[in-house]
Amino acid sequence: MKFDAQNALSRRLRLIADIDAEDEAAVRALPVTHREVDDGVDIVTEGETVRQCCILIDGFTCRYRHTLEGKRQIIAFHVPGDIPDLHSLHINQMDHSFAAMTRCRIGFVPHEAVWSLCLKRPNVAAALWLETLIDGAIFREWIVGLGRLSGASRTAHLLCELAMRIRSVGLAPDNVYRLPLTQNELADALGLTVVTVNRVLRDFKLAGLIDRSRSRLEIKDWNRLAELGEFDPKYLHFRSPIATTGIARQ
Amino acid sequence: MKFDAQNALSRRLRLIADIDAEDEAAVRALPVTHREVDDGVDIVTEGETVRQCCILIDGFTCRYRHTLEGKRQIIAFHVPGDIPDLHSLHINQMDHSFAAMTRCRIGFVPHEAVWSLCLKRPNVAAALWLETLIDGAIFREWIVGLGRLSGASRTAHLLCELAMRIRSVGLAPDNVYRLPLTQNELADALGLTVVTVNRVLRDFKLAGLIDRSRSRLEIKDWNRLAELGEFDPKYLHFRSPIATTGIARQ
DNA sequence: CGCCGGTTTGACCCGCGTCAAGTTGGGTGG
DNA sequence: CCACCCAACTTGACGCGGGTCAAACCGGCG
Repeated sequence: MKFDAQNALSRRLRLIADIDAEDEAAVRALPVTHREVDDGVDIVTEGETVRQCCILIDGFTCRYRHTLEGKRQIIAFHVPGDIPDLHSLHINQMDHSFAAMTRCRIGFVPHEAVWSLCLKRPNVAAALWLETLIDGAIFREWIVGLGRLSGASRTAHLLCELAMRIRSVGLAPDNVYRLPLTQNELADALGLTVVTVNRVLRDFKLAGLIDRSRSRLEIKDWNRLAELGEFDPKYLHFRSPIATTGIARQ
Repeated sequence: MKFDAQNALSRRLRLIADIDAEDEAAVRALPVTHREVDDGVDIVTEGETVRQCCILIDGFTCRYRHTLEGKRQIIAFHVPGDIPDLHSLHINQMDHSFAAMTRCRIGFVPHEAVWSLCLKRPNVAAALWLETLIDGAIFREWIVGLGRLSGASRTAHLLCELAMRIRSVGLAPDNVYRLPLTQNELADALGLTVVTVNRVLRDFKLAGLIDRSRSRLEIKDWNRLAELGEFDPKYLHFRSPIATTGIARQ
């Protein structure tokens, strides 16, 4: 039952907003096409005009752009429950690409269906709008990091953010996460190079902050990592207090 | 007549969206309190809970945050017609501050009034949502710059962006703008230091790209500046083709 | 006239990029 | 079941873009 877009979506909306049973029923009535997408595939490409929104049900995706020199900057990561291109509802020409970083299960909902849902259920419209605003809040957080924090702090921040977001969708029983990102991908999100990311992660491991092997990440000292990354989860705007307290014990 | 929030707002909405006469009338009926704010004053402070939105009518403002070390990162600049804290409609605890960079004239609209306007006029709701999405698109653009472009490119990009946004609200008859930003403020937006910004601007002047004195900026070679900054105004999502072509001749 | 915020310039330094050369380990085919 | 491959990871040597520190300079304003 977790592997279905309507469920993922209504669960997400409950996480961030106040929606009632009728709203939820309307969400569950959305027409959705499900699709599996392979690791590394572009789901939407920069410049494309889209007529549907994606709901990420399972797997990890990112949004990115390339500079003229061919350097890649990852703009956002997405975990199950996210609606990575909800903004396309109003801006349907994509100004960046959107790709699967693992094998993913994705639900597609036509824009018109979302439109009419918004007209019928203002609460849902508000919740969806809020979802795009949280997206924006995360962008702001990244801007501050990229502009004013050291490579190590940015890395710490990102690890905390991802941990918290993964945790908020119930995918992390304890402080161990599945984080299927290569160091290259981390570097492209952090505005660093692989070499630097590698050294930062090595230092974190030596300092006893994390433990990482392949796609497994264990945060061994949440408090120190969060402090180093100046991480305060308020900007994620989860309503549940559980989701916004430290990882400590749950 | 330009100096009134209802006008500024309906004008902005027409710039980005399709609103009809009735929508516009509803916008003009919004209750607005006008206020003058001095240069340098914080209009909203991080952590504050707000119950109203601001419409910038005249002057320049920015949004910013400080790191724990006290470094400042400017997250966004705003020109007349912008609604800098529209996101507060759904996220009313501010995760950053919002300050006047010149003496400003600002209109305040209570959230409830915006809410009921959105319920009555779905087109206006869509336009306002779009406005917040464009805000987000600008954030993405800044992320790419901060992560992957050189200091000089970022600076060029920012100058182009501000020129285009100022121009879109009709405040620039030719290629000369009033840009009342200190080099310090530019540096805080660009993730650089004053020293570097100063050198970049000196080089731009020597290369014949710009001419700048005090709060006056002249872009002498739009094409080269835009190329250097990898600037493509698509992300600003203006509907008017005039606003999205190069500065060249209008 | 003198103050002061903003600008300009020089000298030096460091975080991170660049280049290059391994190493490791999961997946594949023989 | 082993040999090989290749993507991801790791480490070292070195250089550069931009930060830091410090000292003028400039011009508007009280």
